Amino acid sequence: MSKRVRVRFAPSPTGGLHLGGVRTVLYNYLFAKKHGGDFLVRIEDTDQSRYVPGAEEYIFDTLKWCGLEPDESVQHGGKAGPYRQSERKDKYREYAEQLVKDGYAYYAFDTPGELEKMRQDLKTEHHSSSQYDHTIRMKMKNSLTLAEGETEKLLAAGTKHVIRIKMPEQETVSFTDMIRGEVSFETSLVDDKVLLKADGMPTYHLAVVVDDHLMEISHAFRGEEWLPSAPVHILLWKYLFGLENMPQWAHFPLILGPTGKLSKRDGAKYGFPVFAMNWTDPKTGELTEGFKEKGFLPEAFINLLALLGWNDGTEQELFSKEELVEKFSMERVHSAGAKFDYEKAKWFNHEWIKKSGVQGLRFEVRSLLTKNGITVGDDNLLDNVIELVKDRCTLLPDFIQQSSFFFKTPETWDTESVKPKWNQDKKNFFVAYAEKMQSAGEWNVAALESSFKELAVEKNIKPGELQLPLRIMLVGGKFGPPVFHIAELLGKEESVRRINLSLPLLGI
RNA sequence: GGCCCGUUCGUCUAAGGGUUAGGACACCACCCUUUCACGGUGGUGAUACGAGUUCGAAUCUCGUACGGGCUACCA
Repeated sequence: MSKRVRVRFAPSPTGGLHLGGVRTVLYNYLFAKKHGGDFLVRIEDTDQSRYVPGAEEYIFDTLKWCGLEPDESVQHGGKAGPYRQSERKDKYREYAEQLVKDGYAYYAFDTPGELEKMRQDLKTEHHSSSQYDHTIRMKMKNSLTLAEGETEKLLAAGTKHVIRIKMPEQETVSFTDMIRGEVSFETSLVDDKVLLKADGMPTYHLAVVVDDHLMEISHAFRGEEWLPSAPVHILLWKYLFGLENMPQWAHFPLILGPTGKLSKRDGAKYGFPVFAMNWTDPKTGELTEGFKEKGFLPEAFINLLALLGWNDGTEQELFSKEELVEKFSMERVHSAGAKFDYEKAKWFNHEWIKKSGVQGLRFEVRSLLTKNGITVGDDNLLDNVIELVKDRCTLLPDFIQQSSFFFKTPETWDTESVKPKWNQDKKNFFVAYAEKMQSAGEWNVAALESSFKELAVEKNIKPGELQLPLRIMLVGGKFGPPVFHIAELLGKEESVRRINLSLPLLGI
């Protein structure tokens, strides 16, 4: 069994991609790369009523931002296409009919109204299940119950119908999940799932099996929410292509919000993003914020996602994509769901900002500042500023407050922080210090600091009491890196100018 | 309700029969710093419960409780 590793991410384009989705992509990608295999993306758009314009493009934009590009997809091409199920529509019917022919499925002509009635009746009977299963299928209108020749007649007349799988009455279906080990189900408890819908499109159950076969998928990974329908897929593999050709399965643990499976609502309610990037619902115009726009680095995003349900067994927590590819293993993926913790997510981002070199941050910081009306100029100053302030930035937008004042003279000064302790002596000090700066030969942190302290001693004022006023004059507020570092980068002219500009505002 | 999956500090997790049950986030204290952070040191804090197997169980088995998922002509 040395089949080439081929895995797939199979989203349905119905909206933004959330944390769980991206993590599924990530684990697929890591597994494929680790084993030198292929990672494909297949668009599962068999439900036309749920089609959302822009959603497919959004998925690819997200993968690109994350650096998890597929080897084969609608956008990347490949030999196993088309990669959009709606374009593969004609492939599915023959498999469904083959199943009918072999006695593993049947035609069903029940109308939605009849199904509804069946469910109502069963409910009032206070039976446990309201499923279309072996206990009731002989009471419904299908090719199992119709008189000889009746089915053919209906079919020939073009009657709306679906094809349902005929679940065995007494069988135990089991398979080995790479994460959970052996999992088994009693077929008598599973309903006769629809395989082919009345509109001729396959349901997920048929499509996933047929396409995984046609695309030669070796390992099928998906979220835990699919576990209950696995027996249907196992049976389909057995009937159609043989169990020996079936991919190996792994069902990933769910990513949980404060209450249950993480949802878009959780994000809005608790104030953290759940989508990878901003998503605007084309129908309602509602915007859901993304990690990207919130100020996360893709490296951090991937890192935090990888650790939500997996670890390498050591105490290492910071991994680059390359390290993840090297160290990832399905055996170390957890079976229990993981609750998402936004505080920890921010910690990852902070670590990655600190870890990142200036060149990796330059573009983002520049565009952020520009967007906020700051003219940045050449890379030289920008690079120095980034190097100086990045340790105090958790999210990218933190760079705005931490560095705007390097490029733009403050418009307002927080004089209230200084005024209560302000006096004539201090004012004299700054007049003198500005003059001293003006004539300074050396312009660096050490020189600035020592001349500041010397002058303070000379004027008999504690240097500590003068630092906050200096900061306010240069920065405008109580923030930013150490003052002398600020003055150094600001340069002589600008530093002196800001002192002279703000000094009168303090009065006396 | 039925079926399936799961259960170690508040959160993410390590420890696959023998450890004072380790680390990280968050929190608290102290140090550094008379901006705010970063950083450093220390601290609070967990094996859901009950049986069993075993000389020995967080680790294996069973039961209970709790949590989650699924139960559509949606994926």
